[in-house]
Amino acid sequence: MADGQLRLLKCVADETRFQILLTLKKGERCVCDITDELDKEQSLVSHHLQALRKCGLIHKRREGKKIVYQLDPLVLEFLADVEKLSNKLC
Amino acid sequence: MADGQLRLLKCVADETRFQILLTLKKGERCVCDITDELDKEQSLVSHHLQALRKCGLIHKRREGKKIVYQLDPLVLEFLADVEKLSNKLC
DNA sequence: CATTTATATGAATTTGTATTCATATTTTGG
DNA sequence: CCAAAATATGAATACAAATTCATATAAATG
Repeated sequence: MADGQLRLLKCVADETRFQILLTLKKGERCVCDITDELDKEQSLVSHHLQALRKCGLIHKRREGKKIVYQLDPLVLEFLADVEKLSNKLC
Repeated sequence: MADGQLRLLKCVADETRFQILLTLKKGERCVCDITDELDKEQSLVSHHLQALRKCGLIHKRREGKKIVYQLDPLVLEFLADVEKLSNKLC
């Protein structure tokens, strides 16, 4: 029951994955663009993209030889919720 | 900037700490009550309570020989947000 | 005031997960 | 078709954080 909630939180609460989400918040991106923006290894980004996708937080589609990832719209609200709480606390 | 947000997420995204929050959602509790409800070691619960407090998610006060913890009201909304997202996804 | 009860703390260990590295897969463009 | 570009995958390693254990602290009660 609260199990899915924890899985979700664990997925978001990683620095690299959180950064990916913030990047995708600005608009859809292919893997290499994300890799460049975050200055991380390609395989690392790829691993995290899979994790985010498994949780349903992002979606992918092929575009030519690239694969483009985009945020699930619901995540936008959630990121706003997190920001709001973070600002209000302390 | 997004640093506080990550700290917050990491704090919530632990099974034991998340369970503590869910317990406190039902009402304020002393350490031993939480320990009993979750069936965890006292020192473990104590460690996690400190972590939650450091993030401002819970507050404590002494009551006789016991110490009572309670949820910060802002956390209630946030837990609802998490539940909402979790339900909507997939 | 000593003892007991309740909680906190620190260090040691364990465990889970992120990162890296090497390589596989897939598609496109020549 | 072949080679190159883009992404994915699996296993090995490195790291961070959770748990445990032993003990300290603090307050209340007889």
